[in-house]
Parts: sequence; structure tokens; C-alpha cells
Amino acid sequence: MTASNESVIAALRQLVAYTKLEDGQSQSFRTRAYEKAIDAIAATSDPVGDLSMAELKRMDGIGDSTARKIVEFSSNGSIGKVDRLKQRFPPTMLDLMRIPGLGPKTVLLLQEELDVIDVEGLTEAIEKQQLRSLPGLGAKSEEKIANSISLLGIHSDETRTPIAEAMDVAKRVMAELDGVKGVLRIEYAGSLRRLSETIGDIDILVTAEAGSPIVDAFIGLPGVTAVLGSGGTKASVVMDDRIQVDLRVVPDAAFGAALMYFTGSKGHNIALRQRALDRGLTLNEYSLSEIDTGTIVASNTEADIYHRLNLRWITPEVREDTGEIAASGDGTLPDPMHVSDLRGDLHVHTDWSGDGRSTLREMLDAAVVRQLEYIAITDHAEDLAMNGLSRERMLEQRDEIHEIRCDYPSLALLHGAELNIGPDGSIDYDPEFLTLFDFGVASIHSHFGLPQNEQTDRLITAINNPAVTVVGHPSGRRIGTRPGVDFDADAVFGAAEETNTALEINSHLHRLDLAATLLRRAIETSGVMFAISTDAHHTSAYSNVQWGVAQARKGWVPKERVINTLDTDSFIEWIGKKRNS
DNA sequence: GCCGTTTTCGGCCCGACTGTTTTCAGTCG
Repeated sequence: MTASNESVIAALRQLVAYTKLEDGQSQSFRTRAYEKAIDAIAATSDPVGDLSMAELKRMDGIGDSTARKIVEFSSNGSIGKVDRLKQRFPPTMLDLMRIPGLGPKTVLLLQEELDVIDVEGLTEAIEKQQLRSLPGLGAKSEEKIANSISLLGIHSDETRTPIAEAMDVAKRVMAELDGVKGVLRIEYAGSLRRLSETIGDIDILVTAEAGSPIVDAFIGLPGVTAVLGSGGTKASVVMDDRIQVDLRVVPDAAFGAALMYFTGSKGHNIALRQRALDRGLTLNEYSLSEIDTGTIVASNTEADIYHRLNLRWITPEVREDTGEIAASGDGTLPDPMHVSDLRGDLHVHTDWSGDGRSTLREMLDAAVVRQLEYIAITDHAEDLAMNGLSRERMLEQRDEIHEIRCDYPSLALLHGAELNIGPDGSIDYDPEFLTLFDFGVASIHSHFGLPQNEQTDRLITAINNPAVTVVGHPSGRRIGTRPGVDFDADAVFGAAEETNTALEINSHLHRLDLAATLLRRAIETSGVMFAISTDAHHTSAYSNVQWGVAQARKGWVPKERVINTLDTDSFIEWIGKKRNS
């Protein structure tokens, strides 16, 4: 049993926390090196627990020492250095470090001076007013730390918020700030703008002539349950007792620089700032400027700043410091896809499905508004309990689609189905009935817990079925609530490529399936094609396509690898390659 | 601890806010 990437990352996070205590500082070069290694592992789909020392060291940011620790963890289930540090620093001291405002220096001070090593001890010490006797701390610190203890739950690693929920909060905050006098521009930034799957804090950027009025309005917004800090240009609050929202206000002329700074990632920013220094420039959240003279050379737009650093604008989704800067510099970063590149939608439900909410005509009318050239209606097939369509109902729907077709001359209308992949890879209906469909998307809706070899066989069996043109939301994950099925990605990519079967990039923020790491792996190691689909159950869900396209960008997917960027004739030809083979 | 068109040592991004300081240390992003 080898260690999963998640468990390796968790172990390295522990290593970081203990090393901060050992070093007595929050940002030693060692801890930064470990954190860089964590980022590298998070960005790869390689199972690092299976890699050799040499293979690990080939990864950017992993050197001899960290590679050895990963191998050690993979074989022993623990890292010796962590075990040793645990003797010196009880694990409860890590809980103290999670309290907002408490860093390694203060936590060490608490241990040395007051023998405080856990949250209970700290609470007692505060009640006895012992903290104010320590150097650098006073009555106000005591009060602040007491308040912070109540926020502990919001800052633990387990409470990252799924992107769909965080996006809702961000949109709400932005809508409310939009009405505040003096606000010029508002944008969300941070990991939300990078389309991370889960979000720690929501970052909101506002431009305005004066910061204070905006900050005041922000900390008074409905739903704000705690104010963590506020100054003239920035503030942090907790919304709905649940998620931290950070606001930053800058002058409008600094919008581009601020958006870059606030979008991150940290690693991307550090790399860019280094690149600036190499060119005699310095980059901060206000501008890119000359070191010698202070003259501003770019600040207004992100593109201006990238250009002055001899880079093409880099789409936010790929700013993870995983090679995007070098790729932008040498022109190998794919051109970012746009919603307008898509000509068709290949996964659309209607109210014929039990869970569909809009009628066929409503979905088609809205598709025309989207200026789509082709669409596949793919209601649930019969094996899906409650929501699936029987053969009789499918034939009725086929008739309706046939009748309605002439009302939509601009739209090539395909009658498809969302087929269910059974535990053995079989799908609904029978081969003869399946030939009645113009199109088939097959998805996993059950049996999520099978072992990897069975999931892999199951997917490949479905991929080999001539009725299956696209595999829908291939992993079946629901971000934050259900992990995807465990499958051998390379084997599935290979089978799909060989049979001209596309893999879906599902646009729902709850799904974003396939994951970006797998997309990037697929692009680099196979020729498999993708379909960006909305899986819309209502006309309003068509707008989710923006997230599917953003997910493709995050996975470095060029539009040449997406079948629904093809024009209608080329698309029909492409799907015919499998159906007619 | 990592890394290398100033390579095997000597560097390593930048600024806001807070509380405790009379000029700065700690924390955070």
C-alpha cells in the first residue's frame, strides 16, 4: 500500500508546522522549501509515493532532503524528523499555531514562560491575565487572542470551502459592495479566480480613490460575523460564521498590479518578482517599476505587466508556479480557451428527465441565444432510478425532437442519452436500441467504492462500447462531499484515445470533472480528446459553461483537443469515426 | 532546503496591519 499524494502532503504540512517551531520563525528558507514541495505535489497527478528518489528530485522544488523524506514516509508511514520534533513540541502546540494571530515566536514564548502547550492552557492563562506580563504582549493582545480562539474552527485545514459555495459568497459580497459610493471596480481574486477546487479565504479587490469608506462599508456588510482586522486599505472578516473574506482597496491606476498580486498564487508572484528583479524592475501590488528611478513602467492591466516582463498574459487558472512562466516565455503555454470557442453543448437535460427543470423548447431557445450550432439532448437513461426514461418514453422524445427540429434551422439537433455505466461497465438498453440514438454520453452514477482495477475495467468497457461517444463527469466526484472513483488514468486515457471516445469536462462548480491535474496529464501524455459540457438541467445552468472552459484552461487544454470547438460538419465527422467503425 | 546564461556557495519577493515598541517585531497574505 503506497501513500497517496494527499497523505504525503498532510505529512509535509506537519513537517512545515513543526519546523516553524524549531526555527522559531514563520518563514524560514527551510519551511518555504517544504511549502514549495507541497505545491509541486498538489499540482501533479503522478503518485509521488511510488516514485524513486531520482524521479522525485526531477520535480521542480524537490531536492535531496525532501525526496528522502517522501520516500521515508512512503515506506514507514512517518518522517523521522517529525517524530523527533514531536518529542520537543507536543502536537497540541500545532493547535495553538492555528489560532489567527499566533505564530511560532509567540507559541514558543507561551511554552517557555508559561508552560502553555494547548488551547485549554492558553484559555486559562488569559483568564489569569498572565499573557500581559510577557515581553511584546499586552492587555490588547490578550483580548485579541481570546477572540481568535473562537475562530479556530474557521482556520483549520479541514474547513476549506468547496468552490461552488465560496463563489456564491463572493458574488454576494461583490453585489453588496457594488452599491457603495466611491467603488470604481470590483473583482474577486485569490484561489477563487484561479479556480481552485476548494477555497481557504475569499479575496475581493476594489479600486477607489479612498480606502476607508469602502473598508467601513465592508466590515458592516450583512452576514459579517467577525472582524479580524481592518485598516485604511484592507480588512478581513468572517462571513456567516464560516468563511474568511479579505478586502483590499487600491487606486484605480493600480488595478492590474493589484489584481495580479491578489490573485497569486504566492509561488507565481514570487517567481514574477524575481523575474522583475532580473530586469532591474520591482513588482508590488501597486506597479511594476524601475528599481533605480522608481519610474512606473506598468500598473493598469495585468497584460501590460506581463508584457513588460517579456511574457504573454497568463490566464489566472494556471498561475500555480508549475511551469507556466517558462511556458509563457517560450510560447508553449496554450492559448487560453474562451466560451466563444465552443460551438456545441453535448450534455443537456430537459424536463423529460425526472431531475430536469426546463422544457425541450426552453432549452433549445436558450441554446439559440447562446449561438450554439449543435446540441445533444441527453436525458437520463432507464437504469437511473427515478429520473431515467424507459424505452417507450425515449421513443416518444425522439418523435418530439423530430417534429421540433424544423423550428430550429440554425441548430443541429442530436437525440442522445446520458447512459449509466454499471459496475461491470455495461450500459442501459441493448445494442439494437442504442443504435437509435444519434449520440451517447455515459456516466458513473453508482458504485463509487469499487477498487481501482474494477473501476478502470468498468470505464474501459464503457469506452469500448460503440454507443458511447463521451464519458460524462469521468470521476463522478462532488467537490467537498464525494471523492471521485479511483481509476488508472493513463489506461483510461489510452483506451479513449484509441476508440475516439471523448472525456467530458463537466462545467458544474460542484464537479469540475475531470480534475485539472488529470487534464494536464492527459494533454502531456496522450492524444485523448475532450468535450466541455454544461450538464444543464435548467436554462439558467447554461452559464456554467464559463467554469468548464476555465477548468480546461486550468488543465492546459488547447482548443484543438476539444471536440465541441469543431464546426458542425467536422464534429459530425468526428463522432462518426467511432459510430461507423 | 533549493538552486544555477554571475552554478556547488550565497543568495532567496514585498508590503499592510497590529500592538508594542520610541523605531520595530510578529503575523499574515
